[in-house]
Amino acid sequence: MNKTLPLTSRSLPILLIRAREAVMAPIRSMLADSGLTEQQWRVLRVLSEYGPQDTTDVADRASLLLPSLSRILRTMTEKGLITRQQHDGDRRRQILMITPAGQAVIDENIAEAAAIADAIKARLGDENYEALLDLLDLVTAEQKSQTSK
Amino acid sequence: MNKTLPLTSRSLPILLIRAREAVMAPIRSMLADSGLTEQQWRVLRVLSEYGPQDTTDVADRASLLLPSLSRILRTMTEKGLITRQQHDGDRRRQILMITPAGQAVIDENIAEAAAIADAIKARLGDENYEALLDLLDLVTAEQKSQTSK
DNA sequence: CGGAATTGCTTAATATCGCAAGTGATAATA
DNA sequence: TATTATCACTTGCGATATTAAGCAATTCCG
Repeated sequence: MNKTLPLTSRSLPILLIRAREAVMAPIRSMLADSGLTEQQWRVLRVLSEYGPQDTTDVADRASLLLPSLSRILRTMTEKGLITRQQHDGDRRRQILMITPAGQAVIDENIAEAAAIADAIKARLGDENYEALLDLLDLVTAEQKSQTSK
Repeated sequence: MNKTLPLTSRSLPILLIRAREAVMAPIRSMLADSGLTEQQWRVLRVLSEYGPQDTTDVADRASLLLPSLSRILRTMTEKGLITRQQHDGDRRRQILMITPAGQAVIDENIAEAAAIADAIKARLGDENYEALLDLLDLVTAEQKSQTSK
């Protein structure tokens, strides 16, 4: 009954922040050379991986809130990284697609990005790495099923 | 030699974001009732857990960058949640400490916060939960040792 | 001792986050 | 078919993130 919080050193939210920070540091420094933010990079990757899709799909896949994404897309459109089209049947919706310039940015960074990912994987060990991904999925999935009414 | 990126659905940075988002949602809604942001909550917890300490220590322990923390502290001082004192020997430094009002905010929320943490732990299972914390530590530690030259 | 780093923190600038509200368009339904 | 939801964004706002400067206090060293 006497509730106590876990020490901050064993707090899941804090450890998630730290891990993310650690993982992103080299990626951010890579992207800085291309003038990209990590969010813009995520949008490019999602568009490249899943092809043309609407804003809501991109938001889900890149884990961005629609209001944030809305502004990010404006910037990326100005930079010529993506294009937007009205959806045929539904004028509320717009279809996003990556431009050749956008794909070029991915191509420029893909080798280094893959190397960074491999390095982390190597440091953790393949088993640990996969286990971590699965556990993170589990956290998200469980939480989702609770939230989704 | 032909480098490819992992699918975004198996990308560590993206899964970290999603997990964090899932874990924080209920915590944020709890804190909103007390008029706190999650960062302010982290600062309070660190001050409560480690006692009076300087700004840099708080930044490290709460995983906040100094520029961000600088503003957060100003707000928290205005709210009466913390106090600041000049360090005795080093006038560049200031010592932060939690006020009774700040501690009261922690006390008000501690039960619910612990319950939220327990719920996540229960959903994952104790073993998975501990394994996840350990793996996250590993990510951070390994990355640190790489960065710390 | 005294100028050159370094340290501890703040300010500035730009971008994103998270919530709430607004807008136009489409779907649902009485 | 005239509402009444919903949906797909977009805008506004307050707060934080990240990088780069700036400043004052300390420490290093020649």
